[in-house]
Amino acid sequence: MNSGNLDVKKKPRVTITDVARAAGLSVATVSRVLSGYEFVKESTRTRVMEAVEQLGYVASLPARSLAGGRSRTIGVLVPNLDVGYVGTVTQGIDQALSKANCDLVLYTSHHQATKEIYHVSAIANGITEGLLLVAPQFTSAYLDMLRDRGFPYVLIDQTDANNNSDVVESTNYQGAYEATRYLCQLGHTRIAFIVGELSVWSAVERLRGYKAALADHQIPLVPELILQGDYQQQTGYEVTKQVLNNVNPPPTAIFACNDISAFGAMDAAREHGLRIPDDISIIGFDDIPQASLVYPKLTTVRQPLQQMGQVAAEMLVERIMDPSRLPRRVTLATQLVIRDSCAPPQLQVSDSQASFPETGGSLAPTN
Amino acid sequence: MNSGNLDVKKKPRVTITDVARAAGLSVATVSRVLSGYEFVKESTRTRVMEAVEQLGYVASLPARSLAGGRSRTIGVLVPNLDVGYVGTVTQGIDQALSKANCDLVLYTSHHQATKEIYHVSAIANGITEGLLLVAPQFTSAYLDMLRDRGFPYVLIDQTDANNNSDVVESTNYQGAYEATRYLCQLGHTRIAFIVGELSVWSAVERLRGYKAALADHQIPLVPELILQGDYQQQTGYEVTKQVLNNVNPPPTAIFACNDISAFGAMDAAREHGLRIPDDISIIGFDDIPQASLVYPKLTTVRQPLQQMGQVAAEMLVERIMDPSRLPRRVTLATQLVIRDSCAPPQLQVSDSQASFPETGGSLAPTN
DNA sequence: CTGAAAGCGCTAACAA
DNA sequence: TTGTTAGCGCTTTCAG
Repeated sequence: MNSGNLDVKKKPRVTITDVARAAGLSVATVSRVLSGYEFVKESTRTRVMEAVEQLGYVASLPARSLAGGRSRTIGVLVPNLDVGYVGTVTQGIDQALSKANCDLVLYTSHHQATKEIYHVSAIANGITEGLLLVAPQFTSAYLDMLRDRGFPYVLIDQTDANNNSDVVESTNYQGAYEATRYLCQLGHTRIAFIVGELSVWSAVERLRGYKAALADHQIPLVPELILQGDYQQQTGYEVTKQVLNNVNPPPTAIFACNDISAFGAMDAAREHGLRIPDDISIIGFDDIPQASLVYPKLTTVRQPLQQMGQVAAEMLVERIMDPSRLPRRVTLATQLVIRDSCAPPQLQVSDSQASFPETGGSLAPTN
Repeated sequence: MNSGNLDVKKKPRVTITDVARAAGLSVATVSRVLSGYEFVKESTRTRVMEAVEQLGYVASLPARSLAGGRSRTIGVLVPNLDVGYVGTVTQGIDQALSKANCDLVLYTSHHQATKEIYHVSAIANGITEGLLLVAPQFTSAYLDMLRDRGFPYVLIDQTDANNNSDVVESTNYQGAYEATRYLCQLGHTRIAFIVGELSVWSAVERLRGYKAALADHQIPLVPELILQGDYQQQTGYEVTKQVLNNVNPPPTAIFACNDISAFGAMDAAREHGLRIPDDISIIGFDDIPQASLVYPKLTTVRQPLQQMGQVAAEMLVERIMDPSRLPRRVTLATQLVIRDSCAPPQLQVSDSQASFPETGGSLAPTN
């Protein structure tokens, strides 16, 4: 009623004092029942709840938080809001958090050091009870501060150099190794790798896995085939374009550090007139929802993204409850998901020093 | 230093009082320079900033908020965290908000009335200065409350029955009309429609557009071809399966209320042995990023999702700055995006009572 | 089991 | 231009 009201007068907020008055009790008692304190007479509890109900009282979070109560809100710092990796991890977080009856404040760093650092301290000084850091890049700037303050946090997809934080990660080295091995077993010898930002631990690990697999298959490491990406589709596109145009012989397979980069590589390959997987194989990492949607469906290394979010959120809640527990590191398994974007290479030879001579002319691609 | 510290002692927080003391000023003055108050001596300002810097002071949000200051945080209530529609809208919001130097608290209702209503009141009592409601379903339960409290909010993709709220939407009727017309023009006469939850205004509008286009093409409305969906892929799959199995003659085209449902329909059609678009045409609504990724690429009605988020966030910020401004309604244009999932229907006749005789007849598709 | 009262850290009058 | 002070709404000792 009176909904067409354009007045700017606000109704005054209902406070705990109002409830106390209505129930004929003190604010302290009301506060007790509201925070689930055990030793309150049942009849009192009822009286309070009725007043709350009747007045439509909802506690003020800032006030509660300032006074030292629980806010049931946790902060999540993500590099961006892309609809793949981050979205899926966040879904897992959301799920676990709502089970724990907590809300979620989302902050985006947009890959900028200043923003990331600023947000972390802002979060630690906000209503938030804890912090989930998703693939953060500049941890060294604030991890000590968080620990000194006793502020609970969990790292997702990133390590603490001091090994003194809760972290959730997946078997990055292993996953990258298997992906590369798969390509090798298919017969590829010129395998490009789009590497992620090396400030992210997982990127380093994946690079390591790639190198190890090549070594184990006696395939020499070619520096020109290591492409610097940044997890973005556009960059994946550009570096692929570049390698296809400038490196000879070109790679017959590309292993991208994440699916998004792989999509960029697919675009570039196609634009270069290459068929996937006939002319070039492409493999990704993450298995974001889009991976099985693209054409051809992307072969990739699955990271249990959602589960990572869930586990991290659970760990955080546990740490909030018991700040003295020792830091844990949970490593979840990756898994190679074979779909349609990889195939054995076409016969082809490099122009000079070809280590695999090829009867019938050096450079003619077998079409 | 001292990073291996496992003690639970927390360093005490640096407060505005510490800064005041360090700078040899009063807290009021410090507060003034921190909130950008104009009339402060330059030298004073400098002194404060140095102290802040030196002590690493960061304001406490709860305290500031409680005392009536700005929190620069706005709440966003979304139905879920799916990686399509919501993600894209949220990206737009995030972008506009970070321009306005605001943070974002995300709440998910998971389509549950209780959660939605609860969250709204929680948000209105939290650190948040305003609220963005993305496709909310149970507005009648709290819109009046928000207005009475003078709490700023903007509706995205939903209307206020009382026409007394800021809202951002797109031309749903028009978009649905064009999609349906496109199908009609292709020669389809049995066009199924997967309708969304009718508690969402846009769903009603789209249904209206669908009906109008059919009527304008003298195609009778067949109730069995109106399928009740809920924006989820699974449901889209199920209702499509159902209609394909049980309705005779089956539809030759399906218009889904959103892309996600369309994906479900594609799955079902394929499982039914139908080729897309040869045997059945499918069209979606939204144009989420995945739409151009699936195979075949989905023809759909584009909603400027990101822009909707942006505009809404901007409107909200404006309203926060000037609570007395009159409510506005911004309607952005949709656009039919033709890709690969639609084609003229195959020749086919219904087994009995076929209302459309075939030979040399009127409705034979132009192929 | 319940009440009184002291802050939590900050902003915003009101003085000076 | 700056300082003093009274709360904001809640939790939490400390007494009953």
